[in-house]
Amino acid sequence: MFKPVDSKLDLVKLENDILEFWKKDKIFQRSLKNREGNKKFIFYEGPPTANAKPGVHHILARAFKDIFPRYKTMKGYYVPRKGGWDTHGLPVEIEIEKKLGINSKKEIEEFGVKRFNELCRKSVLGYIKDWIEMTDRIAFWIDTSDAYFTFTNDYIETIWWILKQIYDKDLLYQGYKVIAYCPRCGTPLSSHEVAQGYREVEDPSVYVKFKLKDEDSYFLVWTTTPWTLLSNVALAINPDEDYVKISKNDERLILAKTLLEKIVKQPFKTLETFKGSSLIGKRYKPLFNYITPEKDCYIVTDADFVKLKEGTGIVHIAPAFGTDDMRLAQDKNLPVIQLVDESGKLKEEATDFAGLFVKKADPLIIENLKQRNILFKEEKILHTYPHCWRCDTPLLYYARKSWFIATSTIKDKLLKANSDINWYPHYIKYGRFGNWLENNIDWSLSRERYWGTPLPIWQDKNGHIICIGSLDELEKLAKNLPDKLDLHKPYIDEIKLTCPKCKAEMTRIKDVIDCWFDSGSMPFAQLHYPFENYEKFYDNFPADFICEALDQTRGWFYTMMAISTILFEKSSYKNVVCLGLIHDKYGRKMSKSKSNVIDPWSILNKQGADALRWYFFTSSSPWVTKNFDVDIIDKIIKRFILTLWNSYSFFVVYANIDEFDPTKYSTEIKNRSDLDRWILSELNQTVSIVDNCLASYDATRGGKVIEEFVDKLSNWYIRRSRRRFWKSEEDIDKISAYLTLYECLVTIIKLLAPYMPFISEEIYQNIVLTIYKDAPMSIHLTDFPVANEKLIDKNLSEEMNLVRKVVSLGRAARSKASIKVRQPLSNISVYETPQTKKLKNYINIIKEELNVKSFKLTSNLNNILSYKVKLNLELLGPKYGSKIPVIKNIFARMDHQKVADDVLENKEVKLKVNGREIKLLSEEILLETVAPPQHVIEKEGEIALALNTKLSKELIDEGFIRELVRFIQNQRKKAGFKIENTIKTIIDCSEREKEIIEKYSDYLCTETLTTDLTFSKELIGDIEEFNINKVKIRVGLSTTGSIVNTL
RNA sequence: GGGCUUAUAGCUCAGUAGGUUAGAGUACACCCCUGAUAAGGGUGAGGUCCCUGGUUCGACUCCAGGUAAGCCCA
Repeated sequence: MFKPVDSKLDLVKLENDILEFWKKDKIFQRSLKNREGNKKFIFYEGPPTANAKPGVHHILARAFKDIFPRYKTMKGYYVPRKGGWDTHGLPVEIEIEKKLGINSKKEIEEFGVKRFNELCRKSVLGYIKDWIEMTDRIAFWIDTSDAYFTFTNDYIETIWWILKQIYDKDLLYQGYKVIAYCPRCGTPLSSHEVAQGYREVEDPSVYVKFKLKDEDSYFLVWTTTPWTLLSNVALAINPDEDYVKISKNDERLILAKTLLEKIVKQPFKTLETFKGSSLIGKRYKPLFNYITPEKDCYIVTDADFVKLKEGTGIVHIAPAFGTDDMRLAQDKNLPVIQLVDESGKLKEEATDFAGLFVKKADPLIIENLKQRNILFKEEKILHTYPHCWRCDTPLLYYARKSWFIATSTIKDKLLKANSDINWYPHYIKYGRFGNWLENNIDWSLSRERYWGTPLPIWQDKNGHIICIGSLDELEKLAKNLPDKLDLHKPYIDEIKLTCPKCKAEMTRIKDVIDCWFDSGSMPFAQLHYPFENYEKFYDNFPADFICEALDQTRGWFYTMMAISTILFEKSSYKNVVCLGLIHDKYGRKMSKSKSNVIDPWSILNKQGADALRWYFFTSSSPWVTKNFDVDIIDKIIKRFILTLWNSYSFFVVYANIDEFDPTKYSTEIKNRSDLDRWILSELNQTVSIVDNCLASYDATRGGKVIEEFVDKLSNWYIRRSRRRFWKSEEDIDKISAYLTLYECLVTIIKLLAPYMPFISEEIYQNIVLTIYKDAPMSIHLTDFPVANEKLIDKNLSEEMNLVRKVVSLGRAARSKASIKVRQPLSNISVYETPQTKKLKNYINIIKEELNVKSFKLTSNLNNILSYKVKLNLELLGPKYGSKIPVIKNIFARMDHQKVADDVLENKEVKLKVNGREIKLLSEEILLETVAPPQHVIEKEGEIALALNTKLSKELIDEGFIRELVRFIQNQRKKAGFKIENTIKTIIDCSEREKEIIEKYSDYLCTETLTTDLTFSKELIGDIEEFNINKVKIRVGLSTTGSIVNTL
C-alpha cells in the first residue's frame, strides 16, 4: 500500500521534511560517493561576496548552479562541488565604515587598521551564515563545509605565487592610473561610488588660444577645467576631420571646420582648409612655464577620442587628469605633469596659484589668461559632473601611481582562449566579452585600501624591488617574522625584508590588490596549488561549467580567464551560462531606496523552493531580465505543480483501492491500448528532448517540454482512462492502465529531479521506495531516464492530436447548439480526408468525449454541409455595370450546388447573357456555408464535421438519467461518503420518471455504487431535492459498505 | 560618450530562413463539464509587433536612424 496522499498540498512542510531526510541520511554526500571514480564533471563556484544577505537574484544563480551538476550526477558523472566565499574588498569595508559611522581613510587609520580588519572578517563570517542557510533551503547542493575562503593564508599564498609568475614574466609593472578621487576624503572612489554621485552643475567653459611655435597662428582649444591647463602637455586632433585656418580681428585661428560657425562670430575670413592629419607634429608654446617637462612635449598629436560634438576639435591634453589623456600620454610617450597635490590644491611650483583648491583657482586662472590676451571666449556650461557620495565635494580625475598587469600584451592569447568557450547565450562570445577582450587595457591591480590580499612587493631605498611568491621565500628574507602570521594588513606591513642585492631594508608597498584577482584565482587558490594538491589540481582544471550573472563578463568571467591564460594559455572554463537581472514587477531595479526588494524567505516560507526554482528555470531564457512578481509563483503552483500532484494523487488513490502493486504485473507494450502507447510515445519523446536540452544547458526548453507532457498526462491520458481504473474487473486493460500511468509518473519525476528536487523526492519515496525495497534510497541517487526510441511513434502522436482537434471542434459545435455534453446525441459525421481516415481507430474516444451514439466518416462534404452562393456585387458592379440585373436573374436560376462546387475547385462559372458568354471568376462569387436542418457545422482547416442535434425521446431519457447520476454523485461527495463506499439509494419521484430510472437502473447503480435502489416517499439518510428539467426529484442516500473489501 | 542586450495582447512569454486573419499561458466576461481537481473544456473581447525612414510585389521579421529600459566600460 502506498502512503495516502493528501490532496491539500503543503509544499513548505513537504520541503522541510525532505531537507531533514537528506540531512539525516547524508544524501548529498552519498550522491557524490555513488559516482566516485567515474568520469568527472567539473564545476567551479564563483564565490559570492559575503557583504549582504542574499537576495532573490542570488537564488536564481544558485538554482542554475545546482540543476546542471544534479543532472550530470544522474547521468553518471562524478561532480565534486566545493563551495567558496569571496571575503575581501571595498564593499565589505564600506559596510564596516557605515557601522562605525565613519567615512574616510583617515578615520579608518585613526580607528586602527588592525581592529578595522578584524571587524571586516567578522562581518563576512556573519553573512556567510545567512548564505549557507539559504543555500541549504533551496537545495543547492554544494559542499559548504569544505569551502574556500579568499582570506586564508593558504589562499593568499597561492595568489602570491600567481603574482610572482606574472612578475617573472615581466607582466607586472608600476604606472599611472587616473582615478576618480575625492580631495576632501583623500580617497579614490570606485566606479560604483562615482556612479552614485552624478549631479548637474555649472562650470566655466573657456576657449583658449595656443600660439604655434614657428608661425603667427593660434590653436583654438576648449576646456571646462581651466586648472588642468597648468599641466597641459599636448593638443590632440582628429586626423580624418577637416580643419580650417581663419582670420579674425587680425588673428589667425585654427579649429575644426564643422564647429566654426558655432564658435566664431562673423565677420571672419577662411584662409585654408585641411585635414587634421596635416597638423600632427606641429609645436606650440605652453601657456604656463611652472615646470620643465622631463620629456619632449607641447606638440599636436592625433587621438581617436576627439569628437566634433562640442569644443573646437582640438583637445587639450593633461595626462594627470584624464583617462583618455593618460592613455594617449603612454601611447605617444608624453610626460605627466602633476601640479595638484592630494588634497586638490595646486602645488608650490604653480607659484601664482599655489595652495589654492583647483576649483577656487579657476577664476584666477581665467583672469590671468584674459590679461595675457590668451582667452578667446568665456561662457558657462551646465553639465553632469560626479561628486563624492559621502561629502558632495566635486571629484577630481587624478593620476595615481598604481600597479598593473600588462594584459593588453597577451590579447591574442585571450582571444584564442575565448574561442574555445561555449557561451550561453552565444552572442556574448564575440559581442560583449569578445569586444572587451579586443579593447583590452592593462589590469589595474593595486588598491589603496585595507581589507584585501596584500600586494607581495617590497622595495628598498635604492629602488630595488622584490616580488614574494611563497611563505618560504618570505621567511628566508624576513628580518622579523612573528610566530603566528596573519598575512593581512597591518601585520604584513610590519615585516621588513633584507634586500638580496644590497642588504638594505625593504618595506612593503602599502597597497592591497583588486579583490577580483582573488576570485579569478580560485581554480588554483581553492586547492592551495602548487603548494598542495598538485595532482588534484590538474584533475580539476579547467571547469566544464560555470554560471554567474551577466554583469560578470567584465568581472569574474574575465579575471578567471585572464589569470589562467597568463599561467596556462587557456581558459579555466569550457561552458558558461550567463544569467539576467531581476527587477520588480514594474521593471524597476530592486533597491533598498525604492523599498521594492523581495526577501527570498518570504517566498521560501510560503510557496517553497521548488516553485521558485521552476519559475527561474522555465519563465524565460536565463539571461533575459525578469520582471519578478511573486503572484507568478502561485500561478506556477496552480498550473503545473498541482497538476502533477493531482496525477500522482489519482494514481495512489486508485492503486490503494485496488491494492495494485506494479511489481506483480507486466504487460507487453504492444498489447496495450492506443492511448497507453500514445502516452508512452509522448513520454519517451519527452525524455529524449529533456535529456538533450539539459546536455546543452537549456533548462528552459526542457522544463517547458515537461510541462506540456504533464498537461497531456493529466488532461488527456488520465481523463480518458478514468473508467479503466474505476471498473471492477481486473483485466489486462486495467493492468495496462496502471502500469502505463506508473511508468509515466516514475519517469517524469526523474526528469524533474534536477529541477524540483523536493517534490520529485517526495513522490519517489512513496511510489518507488514503498514497493521497490532495493531501489536507491533517494531519487537523487538514481540514473537519469534513457529514452526508448522504439516506443516513440510519431504517427500515433499526430493521430492523437487529430482526435483532440476533432473533439475540440465537436464541443464547439455543441456549444453553438447550446446542448450540454451530458445530453447524448445520435451522431457526428466527419468529412473524410486522407488525414481524418485515421480517426477510425479512435471512434470510441470521440464518441465518449462528445457523448454521441455514433461516429461516421463521410466522403462527400455535401452530406455534411451545403452552400449558399451570392454574387460579389462589389467586384462585379464596376465590371458589368448595367448588365448586373440580367446577370442576377440568370444566376438565380442556376444550379447553386454546382456553382458552389465550381467555386470550391476554383473553376470559372460560365453563364450566357443575351447570347454572350460571361465568365465569373471564383472570387466574384461569395460562398456561405449552411448547415443541413438539425445539424451544426464546425470546421477548421481541413477538418469539417457535422453534429446531428435531433433529439429522440430515448436520447432525452438518457440525458435525464445522466443528469440524475451527476446530482447523486455530487450528493455523495457533499455527504462526505468515500469514493469506495457503496450506497442505498431511495428516490421519490413521479411514475413517469420512475419508469425511466427503472429502465436505466443498471447504469445508475454502477455509476453511483448503489447496491440497493428503491422508490419511496419515505427517505432516509442524506436527503436532497433536485430539479431536473423542471421536474422535482428527492433522493435519500445512506452507505451500505465498501467495494474495497468485496474485491 | 562607447559596446552589448531587450522592446510582440492588461501581465508573463513564444514566433516568423520576408508571404493569407501574428500565437500560447494567464487575467477578464459568458457558457459547459466534474468522485483525481486548488482542476478541465468551449466561446468572446483584448495588438500601432517601440518609433521613423529604406529595400521589396509584400516587412512584426531584413537594412539605417532614433526612443525607452538594462548591463558593462569611459
